[in-house]
Amino acid sequence: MNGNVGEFLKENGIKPSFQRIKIYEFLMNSKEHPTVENIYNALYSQIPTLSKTTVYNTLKIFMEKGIAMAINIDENEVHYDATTYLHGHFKCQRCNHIFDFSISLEDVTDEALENFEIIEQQVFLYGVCPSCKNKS
Amino acid sequence: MNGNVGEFLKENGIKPSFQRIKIYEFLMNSKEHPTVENIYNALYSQIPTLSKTTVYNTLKIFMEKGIAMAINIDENEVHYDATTYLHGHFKCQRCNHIFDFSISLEDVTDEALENFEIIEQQVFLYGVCPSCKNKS
DNA sequence: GTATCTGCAAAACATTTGCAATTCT
DNA sequence: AGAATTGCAAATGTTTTGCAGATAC
Repeated sequence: MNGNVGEFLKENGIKPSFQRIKIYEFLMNSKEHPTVENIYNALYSQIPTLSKTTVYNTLKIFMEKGIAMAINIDENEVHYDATTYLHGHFKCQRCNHIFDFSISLEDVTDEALENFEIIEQQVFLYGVCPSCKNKS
Repeated sequence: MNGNVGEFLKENGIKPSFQRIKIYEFLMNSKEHPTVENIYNALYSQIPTLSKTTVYNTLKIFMEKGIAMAINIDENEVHYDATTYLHGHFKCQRCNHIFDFSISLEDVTDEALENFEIIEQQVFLYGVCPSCKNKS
């Protein structure tokens, strides 16, 4: 999906409006797991009429269609991610950066869960990242 | 810690007020991972003057002293747990029940994290529990 | 021309804060 | 009395909702 975001949205049943394309492009290219606030601030200069309501609405649609996911790693705000395949998130409690790491489904399931139908999984780790450890 | 909750709070550096004892007892005995609302509603009949502010304050102290933890599995409200050793949480998307399951630290860490200092970990699974699966 | 999409303003809701009253020792 | 605790009322901050205007097909 490196070419046309509009096409990608269509393929996923989403009408590719200007706002939706811009929001998806930003989310896709961001490695920062942006919040609604982050997305709004980043796009405001390009789209001066943008409202946060539209950002909220759009992210909701993306999630319903399975092309984005919410990351509830933060107490206050929800972060969003265009990468929907299984991976873990590490949040540094000093610099607040969120790092991705890989993980497999077998890692997080237990035999006690064999009769449970698992639809989604989230693995969050909290601590201090290497860069912040070196500073102390 | 089956005997005296007041003693347990003292051992953890918390002055055992009536409200604090009642809140900890409720949290400890609950397997439902209650929210602030749940705790408040459950104790209101016993402690008619109780305020939610006190519940918030008390849970904050419990977390600071390491005898309770927040579970951010829900989009809306924070759930609390008196069990602070590592375990995962499964949330049924139909009945909203939260189930515990066991997990080990090696399960959730990746070699890419070897230079990260891990202080806390949360593993959340979402899906359908066996009881709800049978009903469908 | 009708559906959908957008965005403002207000509402909703969980949580936090300021401060005065209460309690405990 | 003095220090900590409690709880009301108001503030805060994120997210949702209602609805009117704009846009797209």
